[in-house]
Amino acid sequence: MNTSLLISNISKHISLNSKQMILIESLIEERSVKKNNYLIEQGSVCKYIYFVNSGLLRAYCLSQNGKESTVMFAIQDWWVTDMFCFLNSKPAMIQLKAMQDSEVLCLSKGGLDQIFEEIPEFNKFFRILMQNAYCREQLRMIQNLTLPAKERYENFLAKYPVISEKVTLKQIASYIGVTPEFLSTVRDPKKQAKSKKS
Amino acid sequence: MNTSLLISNISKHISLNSKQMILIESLIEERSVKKNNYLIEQGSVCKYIYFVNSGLLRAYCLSQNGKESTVMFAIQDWWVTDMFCFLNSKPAMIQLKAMQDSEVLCLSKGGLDQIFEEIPEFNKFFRILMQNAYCREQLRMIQNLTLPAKERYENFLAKYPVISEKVTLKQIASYIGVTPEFLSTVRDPKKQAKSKKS
DNA sequence: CAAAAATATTAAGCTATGTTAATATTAATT
DNA sequence: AATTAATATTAACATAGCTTAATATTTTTG
Repeated sequence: MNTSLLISNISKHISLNSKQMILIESLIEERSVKKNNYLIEQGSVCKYIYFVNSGLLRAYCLSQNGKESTVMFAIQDWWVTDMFCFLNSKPAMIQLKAMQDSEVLCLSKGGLDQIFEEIPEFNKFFRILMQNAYCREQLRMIQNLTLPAKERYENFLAKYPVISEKVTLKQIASYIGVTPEFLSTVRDPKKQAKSKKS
Repeated sequence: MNTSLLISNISKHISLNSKQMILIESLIEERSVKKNNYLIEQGSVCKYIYFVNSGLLRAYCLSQNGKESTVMFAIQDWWVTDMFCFLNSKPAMIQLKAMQDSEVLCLSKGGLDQIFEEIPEFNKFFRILMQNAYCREQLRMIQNLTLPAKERYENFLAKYPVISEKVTLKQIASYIGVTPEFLSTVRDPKKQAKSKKS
């Protein structure tokens, strides 16, 4: 099991001794997801939080009319789940789908609780993770309330350059909250130097 | 200094001994804000996180064109600040204004850091605070992306009944991201049984 | 490599929401 | 209580963004 990236991710904020690393590793499962397969499906209980070792995931909400709204993307070194439903063991509100073949590490709610109990400093790590997530989401909210679509798009490109070159325009549109047709008309054609490599 | 509400707020998630309580109290300042006065002003460094003992605060972002976007309201028992700027000691992106005469407890960044050091369990408390804030903001984001203004308004009334009866329609409009004129035309007139008491 | 599928572009017409401005109502101030 | 200021309502007109659909382009698949 490849936990080196995970350990270094955690070690950015707290220091772990080898016993603690071993505990964490014992509670984690490795999983591969093929492109277009799901890690979380709307309606089924959200049991895991995922750490991305490689690949690309997209979390999105599916409305009754079939419209998709992207909640977040996740690439290497990111944590992702339907946080509310994971923490409360509820049916997921989102789909989490692999956009490319991906490798993830899975941690269950019970596993996380056990880590909190046995490694109290992990609360600090998770606090920082949640602080960052909250601040990110709040900034996004402000921008959605104050900026027109074109600027939201440009901000997205500037903030997530790596993700931008891996996802489709349609998916960016659904993240910033407009239709792909509309985004296509407003974005500056000069900036379309996109040649996708997968 | 009235810290009873604060202590019970913290004690919902972690248990504090009296030494710890005294430490926290030593790092906190009490402050009264008169209606229409500011606790945070856009551009000046955001030094404190506030816990509301009484009253009503509103955090909002002011655009260059003078448009206001409400980031959050805060009533008794809530924590509020410009989280990103507070955590990073940056100039605030928001204004935090008292909508009624209010009593708050102020905790500086240095004070918070000291609490984290001396009461490691406080990381757990703050983790939970951040988890809740993140989940709330994410749900708001999803609703903004998927629901029309009228439903966003009704969800606001349902989710924040106490706040709803204390703030103006204009302020709710700026929270859900529409103009007050438009909200006025779309909301169901039956539901306007609002008789404000301050 | 060709065919099929997905994505992106373009355009016409439509709708939700914004703007401005005038009036009515409610709350704050003297 | 009267005056002033803020908020809410209403309406006419303007616009950002949506819908549908047709076409072009790129990517995926057999």
